[in-house]
Amino acid sequence: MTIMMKDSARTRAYDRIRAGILNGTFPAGSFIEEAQASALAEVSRTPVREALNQLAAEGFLDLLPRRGAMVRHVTAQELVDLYEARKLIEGHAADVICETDRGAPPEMRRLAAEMEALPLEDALQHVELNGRFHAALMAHCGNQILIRMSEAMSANVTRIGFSAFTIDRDRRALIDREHSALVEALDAGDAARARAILKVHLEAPAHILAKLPR
Amino acid sequence: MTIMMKDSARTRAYDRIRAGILNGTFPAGSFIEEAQASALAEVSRTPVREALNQLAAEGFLDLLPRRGAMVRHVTAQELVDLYEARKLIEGHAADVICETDRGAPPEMRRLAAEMEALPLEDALQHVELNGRFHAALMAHCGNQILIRMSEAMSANVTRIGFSAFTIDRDRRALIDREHSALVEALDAGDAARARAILKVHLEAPAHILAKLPR
DNA sequence: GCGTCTGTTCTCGTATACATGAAGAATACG
DNA sequence: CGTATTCTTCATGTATACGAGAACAGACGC
Repeated sequence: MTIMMKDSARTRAYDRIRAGILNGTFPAGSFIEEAQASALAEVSRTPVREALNQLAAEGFLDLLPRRGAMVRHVTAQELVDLYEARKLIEGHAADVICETDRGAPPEMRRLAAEMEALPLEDALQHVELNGRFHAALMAHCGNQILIRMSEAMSANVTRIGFSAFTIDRDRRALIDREHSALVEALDAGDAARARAILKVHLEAPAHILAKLPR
Repeated sequence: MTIMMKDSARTRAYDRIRAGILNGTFPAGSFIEEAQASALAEVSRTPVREALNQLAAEGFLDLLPRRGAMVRHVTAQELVDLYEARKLIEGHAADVICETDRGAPPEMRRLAAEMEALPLEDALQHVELNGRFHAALMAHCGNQILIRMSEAMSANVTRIGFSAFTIDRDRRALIDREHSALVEALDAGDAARARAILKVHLEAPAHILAKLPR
C-alpha cells in the first residue's frame, strides 16, 4: 500500500511499531499486544490495529486470529528467496536502462559516492543509502508495478540490514566497489555485465546472512 | 497479505466489497462510503475499514485522507506494466521448472484440459481457471516471495478479466492452445520455448486490452 | 450577473465500551 | 503424583459514539 498520510495517529502507530520491530523492542517470535503498542504510540487501539494490518501486509507480522500479531521470523529460505526476487527484478531494470542507452541515473552515482565517503561507524546510514541506491535503479525501469514490489521488499531488506549491520570494513568496501561497477556497466549500456554484477552483489549476501546465527 | 480467515465480519466485508468492485456495483472512479459498504456487508464500520485497507493494499482502491476510498481506474499503462511483470516472474518460474527437469506440474495439465472442455458461455469460470492455471505454474517456482507477488497481481488480473470477459471464440481457443503448448514446453524442459510462449501469451492481451475503450 | 464568504451537513478519523473465544492456572480425580 | 477438567482472566474482534475537516449550497456584496 504505502499510502503515506501526513501525520495521523495511524502513521505514528505505524512508525513506532515498525521502529520497535527493527530495533529489537519487539523481537521475532514475540506477540505485539494492542494495548502495549497503543501505550507506546500514545494513541488508541483503533489506529494501532490498522498499523498492525499494514505491517502484516508488508510481511513484518503474522496475524493469528484470536491470538494476536506475531513478529515474523525471517527464515534463511525466505532470505534467499528475497534476494533471488530482487536479482530478477533489478536485473530487469538494468536491462531496460541499458536498452534505453541513457546511462545510469545520476542519483545512483551520487548515492554510491555518498556511501563511499561515509565513515565506517555510520552503519545505519550505509544501510539507508544502500536502500535508496537500489530504489534509484528501480525508479528507471519504467514499470510502476515492479517499483511497488521492490518497495515492498526493501522494507524487509532494511530489516535484515539492521539486524546484520555488523558488516566488516572489507565487506563494505566490496559493496561500494560493486555499486560503482554497476553504475559503470549501466553507463556503458552493457546489460550482461550489469546482470553479472547484480548476480554476485545480491547472491553473496543472501547466503552469508542465511548462515548467520539468529 | 492474503491471510485467509475463517468467517469473520471482516472477511464478509472484504468479499462483498471486492465482488462489488468486480461486478460494477462500485464503478471505477466512484467513492465507496463506509456506511454504504457497512450496510451491504451487514457489519459495522470497523471491519469495513479493515477490508478497505486491505483492498487498497492490493491496488483496488486509493485511500484519500478525509475523503474516502476511491475505486482505482486501471490505466492502460498499468495494464501493460502488470503483464510485463507477470512475464518476468512467470518466465522465471518456467526456467526453474525446466531446470529441475520434472516436467509441468500435473495441475497445469488438468486445468488446461478443464478450460478447453468449458462451454463458451462460461466466461467467468474461464477467467477463474485461467488464474489457477498461472498460479499452478508459480507454485512450483520454489520462491515464496515471488508466489506472494504473483498472488497480489492475480487479483488485478481477475479484475481486468471480468471487465473484458467478452472474449470471442477464436481468442479463447488461442489461449487454450497456448496453455497446452506451455505445458508441453515445460515437459520437454525447453526453457527457451516456454519463455517464447509466455511472451506472446502475456504480451498480446496486454496490448489488446490497453486499446479497449473503458 | 458573478464571485466570494459563510454556515450547514456529511463523512471520515479516533476513542471507548462490550462480546467472544482462547490460554493458563487451580483443583479434583484417578 | 500425574492428568484431565473447569473456571478465571485477559486479549482480540466488533459495535457504537463523538469530534474534526471538507465539500456543497445559499446568501450577500461587488
